[in-house]
Order: sequence, then C-alpha cells, then structure tokens
Amino acid sequence: MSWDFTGGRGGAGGGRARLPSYVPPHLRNAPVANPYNAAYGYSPYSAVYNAPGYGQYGGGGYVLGGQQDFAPRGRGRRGRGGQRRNEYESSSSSSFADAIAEKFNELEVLGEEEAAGGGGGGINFEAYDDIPVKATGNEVPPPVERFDEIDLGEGLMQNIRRCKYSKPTPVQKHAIPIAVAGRDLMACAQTGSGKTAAFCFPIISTILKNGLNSGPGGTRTVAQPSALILSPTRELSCQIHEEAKKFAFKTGVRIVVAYGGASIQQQLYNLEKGVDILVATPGRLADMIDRGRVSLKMIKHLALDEADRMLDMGFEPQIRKIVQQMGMPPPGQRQTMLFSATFPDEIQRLASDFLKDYIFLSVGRVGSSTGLISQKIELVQDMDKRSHIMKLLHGQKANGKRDLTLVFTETKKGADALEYYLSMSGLPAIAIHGDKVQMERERALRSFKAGVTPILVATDVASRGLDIPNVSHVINFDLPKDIDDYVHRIGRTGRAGKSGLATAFFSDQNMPLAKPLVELMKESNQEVPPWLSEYAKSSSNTYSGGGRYRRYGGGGGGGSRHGGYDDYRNDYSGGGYGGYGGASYGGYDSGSYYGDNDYGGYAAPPAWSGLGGGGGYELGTEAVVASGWDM
DNA sequence: AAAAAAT
Repeated sequence: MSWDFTGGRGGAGGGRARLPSYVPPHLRNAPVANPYNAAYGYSPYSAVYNAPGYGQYGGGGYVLGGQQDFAPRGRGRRGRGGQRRNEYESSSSSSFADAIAEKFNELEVLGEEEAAGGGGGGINFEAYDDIPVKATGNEVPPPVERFDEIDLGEGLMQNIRRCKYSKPTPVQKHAIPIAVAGRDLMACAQTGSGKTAAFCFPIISTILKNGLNSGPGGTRTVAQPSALILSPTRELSCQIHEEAKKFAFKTGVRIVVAYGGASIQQQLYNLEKGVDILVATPGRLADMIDRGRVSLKMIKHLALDEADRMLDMGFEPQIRKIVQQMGMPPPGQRQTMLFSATFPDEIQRLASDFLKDYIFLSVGRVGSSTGLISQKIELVQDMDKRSHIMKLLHGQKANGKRDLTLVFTETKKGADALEYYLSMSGLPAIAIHGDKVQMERERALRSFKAGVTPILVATDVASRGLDIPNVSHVINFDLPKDIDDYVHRIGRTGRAGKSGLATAFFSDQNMPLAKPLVELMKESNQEVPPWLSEYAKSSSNTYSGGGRYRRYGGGGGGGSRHGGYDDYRNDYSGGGYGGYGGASYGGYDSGSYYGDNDYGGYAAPPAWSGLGGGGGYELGTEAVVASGWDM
C-alpha cells in the first residue's frame, strides 16, 4: 500500500523509473548518500565505568553492594547504547576480509579519538551508579568482572580487544559465564546494554572449542548451522549479523544472515559456502527449511533476540513451529537463550517451554534516576498533532541541531501521510514501515543515519533493537497501545551516554495507557504532568485490562502491571510449575499476581536476604558503562 | 482499529 506519487505529480519524476513509494522532493534526482561505504561508524566507547563492583560475594549469594531499597521490579528501559551503525551488504568491498579489516581500522581511529576526548562525553556517571542485578535459578554461575576471566579463546579475545570492549557491560558480566557454562538463559536487560555480544561471545567461543563444521557443513545443499539467532525484524537481523561478523573476524566461524525481501538465491549461496551461525527472521528461515536447504538438526545454540516480541500473539506460532517442529534438538540437547528489555510474565510462561533448567537474569535500573532520557508527555488531540509536530521540529531546526529525530506513528498509512506532510512542509523526513520494499526500508534507514533526512517517520518496525547513533529525540506522534512498546521506542535515544528526549502526544485515544505510563515515568523519576496523573486515576477503574490491543491476557486489576523483569517462577503463589526446585532465593512473595495495581505488593526488598544455600545470587550494584553496549 | 514476518 505504498504511495506512488512519482507518476502523477507534475512530471516530478521525469523519465525515471517509477518508485513504489513516495520520494520526498529533496531526495529526488539525488543519489542517496551512502554512509556505509565510507565509514563503519562504530563508535568507540571504551568502557569507562566507575565500577563500584559487586558487593561482597559471600557464600551462597551476593550481598548487596548498596541500594538496599531495590525493589525487584521495573523494566529494562533506558538505553545507553554504544553507538554502532549498521552496515548492510556493501557492493564496494572487494572481499569480505577487506571489508572487515576496514571496519577495524575505523574502529581504531575512532577509538583513539574517543580516548583523547575523554570518553565520557561529560556524562555524570555518578548518577548511574546503581544497576540492580538479579539472577535466579539453580546453581547460578557467578559473574565475572573482566572478559579474560573466562577462556573465550584467543581469536575471540583479540576481536573483543579490537572492538575496544575493555570491560564487560553489566549484562555481559552475568550472562557470559552463564552461557559459557552451557546453561539456558532468559535475560532482561536495558535497551542498548550489550545483549548481542552477551549471547554472541559464548556461542562463538563454544563453536571454536568444539571445532567448526568442516567444509560446508552438512551436505552441499543442506546447511546445518550449529547456532541460530532469531530476531523480529529484517533490519535487526542485519544489525546482529554485522555485529557477529566482527566478533568472529578471522576465527573461521561463519555467520550467515537470512531474511525476507532480499534475494533468497544469494542467501542460499552464502549458506552453501558453510555456516556455523545463522541469523534470521522467522519467515525466511521457515521457507528455507521447507525447501530442504537448511536443517536445524545440528543446532546447539538457539538465541531469540527481542524474545518477548517473538513470542507475542502474532509471532508465537511461527516461532513455536521453528523451535519445536522443524527438527531442532529439544531443550536439554541444545542451549536456549532469550533476551529482551521487557519480559512480561505471560511471555515468560510461554517461553519456558523452550528452556530447561534456565537461569533468569535481570539487569536493569530500577527507579532510574536523573535519566538519560527525558520524557515529556503533551496533551495533543489527534487533529492538532500535525501543527504541534511542526512547532517542535521547526524549533529544533532553529536550534541548528543536526541531531536525528525519530517519529513513531501507529500505522503504516499514518507514517506515509506524515512523511508526506512534513516533506511538503519543507522538513527533511523519510518513512520506514513494513509496506515498503526492503530496498526502500534500507535506504530510508541509511538516509536517516547519514543525516540526509534527519527525520525518520516509523512504525514499530523501528522500535526494537536498532542501534541508530545520534537519535536525540524520539517523538511518539501516536502512542503505542502497549507500554512495553513505548519503552522500546524511547530506548532508541539516550544511547551512548548521550542524553535523549522523548516526547509523546497523548490524545483521548490513549486513556488506557495513562496509568502504566504514569507508573513508568515515576519509576524513571520523570515529572508527571498533573493532568496525566488525573487520567491515570480515573482510568484505573475504567480500564481493567483486556483492551483490544492488550497482548497479554492481563487478567484485570487495574490492568497496569506490566510484567517483565522478575522471574515469574518466583512470582507464582499457586501450585507447581514442576521442576523448579527450590534453589532460588527465598522468593519474595510478590503479592497478588492479579488485582494489584502497583506491581503487586512486592513483599519487600529484604525478602531475598535470607537466601539460604540455594542457587540464586542477588544483586550487586554496578556502574553503567558507555561502551560495549548494545543489543 | 495494528506492526511484524515468506513468496
């Protein structure tokens, strides 16, 4: 349903080929800048963290390092991503190795600049001293403080150094030892906190230890990867692929990406050359399996990025099919790792089918302080949204900022319409959404990243995982129905230690979101507009969950609890979900699962202090890093 | 009344 104006608008396109969707005037007849060929744009944050470290580490569990009042709730919001750009397949590279080598050169140059510049960019790390960490499950492997505490293999270690990851991020400190131990893992960590590396390092390391597939692996035409990484969007799969290639540089580990909207022939050809790690979106993967070109029978590692999205209503059947009905070894015979910044209990429950004796890891900020992301909610009715966004954007223009602004709309049509409106009004905007052909999607993203069109109007296709440097402003032109989507959306800014602004237009349509939004803002110490608080109060009785778009059953009770973050196994007050034998900490009883508006009355922080000889350790506080971050 | 994901 993309628009096609090129044919009908005063001959604007001249004799050019018709494009399947509207091209803003400033992009017509001009080559799109190609940031990718020129610079990898990896930003170089050497991990500079003031790590107070864990508290003492005693016997059965961690002793708190501080932050005694940490309540086990909250969500992984607050992206502080390392900056890292995507590089899609670039036709200009003479060879793969050259291309990668170029990237590392870029890295090194940037790394020096960054080092000279002082790394922190003026960020006050003091404000981010406390990152609560929680890991539950049987016999949880203890975290590490440094990459070299674990034998990841020389090749990988070298790449880690090349990437200037001098120190693991908090999620990496915990997840890597767990994953290297071969354990299953469900991990919640902030947007931009280094999740990609957290699952890639152990996978690459293990593959190196166990020996690579010799030759093409499998037969010539049936690829048999030993690891599979699934993600919910094509662009995110690309990004993960790019990341993973850097980590596997010169190790011999082969990584191939497969997603829809691009030539399957090329992807199949890449697979034929051999693959150890396959990064894919679900549809294309299933297609390849159906064609008999990919077999999952040798899978030893399965990672789902944005796992809660992958298991939400629309996606879950596909994923279940791939994981359970297409030849993959069952849990216990493979390692399964799920990562996301948000993890509702309902989804955790679904996901537990895929896991065996897993560890639940939660690394995030609770009641996060001053906030790299400043959230503003404005009361703007639908009919006033356009004039309002014009005001905002013109204001930014006047500031002479060259920063990027990411605008979210609810629908694809809405994205196109807004792109058109902004473009017609002289603002350099471009849209990205799932009705565009892949090339246009990638072009839009490139053009945005390069600053050619510093305004990107997007649907939720761009809400998760994408690491786009320099997004200083996220505008929720339309608020999402689900608060988790809001969390992911605003997590596109405030990355790499920079501050970010998130502005939302709240209209009458958004009443059901009032309460969860207020809770979220309070948790992140944002100033809540009085009118919104009022809405939240009145809506809490009106909307008791179960809205049309409510993805997760929600049972009611104010409909405000938004799961995630806590191991649902400890949150369960009823009968047994077999097999979870007591090892975890003493389990705070999280109060009523249903019915309580305020996150259930967590019985209180001290509840875990008596962790007897069990497995789970608790909490440390750590400083945040501005590096190695993301995904 | 939605986005995404195969052709």
